[in-house]
Amino acid sequence: VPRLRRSFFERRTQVVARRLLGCSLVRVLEGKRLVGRIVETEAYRGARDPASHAYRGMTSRNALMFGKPGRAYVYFVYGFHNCLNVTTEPVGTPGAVLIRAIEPVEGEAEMMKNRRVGSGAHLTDGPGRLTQALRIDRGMNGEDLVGSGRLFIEGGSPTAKVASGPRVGVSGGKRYPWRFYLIGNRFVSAQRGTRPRRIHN
DNA sequence: ATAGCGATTGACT
DNA sequence: GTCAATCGCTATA
Repeated sequence: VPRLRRSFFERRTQVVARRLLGCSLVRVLEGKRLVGRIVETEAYRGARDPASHAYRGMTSRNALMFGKPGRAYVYFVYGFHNCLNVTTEPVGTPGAVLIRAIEPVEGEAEMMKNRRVGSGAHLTDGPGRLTQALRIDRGMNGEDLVGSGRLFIEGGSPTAKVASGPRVGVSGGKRYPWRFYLIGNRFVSAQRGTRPRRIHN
């Protein structure tokens, strides 16, 4: 399966978020492939999106969101967790897609070692959990997924039913239905009160 | 220089 | 269901 190219990411952020569902996130660690199917994403945009890191313009942290599409934007939250984003939109237009959950496809045993949990949904059903399972941290901030040998994304399996709804854990921008997930997939992060606002395909 | 708080998680009642 | 953990970014002074 071919890797996603720059043009895939150089589009409207919501489109990229939707189209990433079903694609394979690949992490190469010590020669081994750890692979997860992307089952939940969220789109974050620019000056019009109060939930976005880019809402108040460029800063040292969010500068990658304004740059080339198809790079990893990894940030650290709550003093504990790393979150993996993929940058989107043409250069100069801020945007990124947060990968919120994956379904293990390859290297599940390695993921369990990295997380020190057994197999089961909690292995990779949240943004902080999947980065731990794949050993992704701020050291990979800026990694170019189009050319990297250790982190990239491959094209998708057929898309199941998709829902979208409000993003999780944000205080502003609640009215935007920019969270996308595969309906019924057990690796989608469970969140109280989140109901699908739209059903696609 | 420093207060405030976050795109979360895991432990515990 | 509630809550503490813990660090660095951002804003304000």
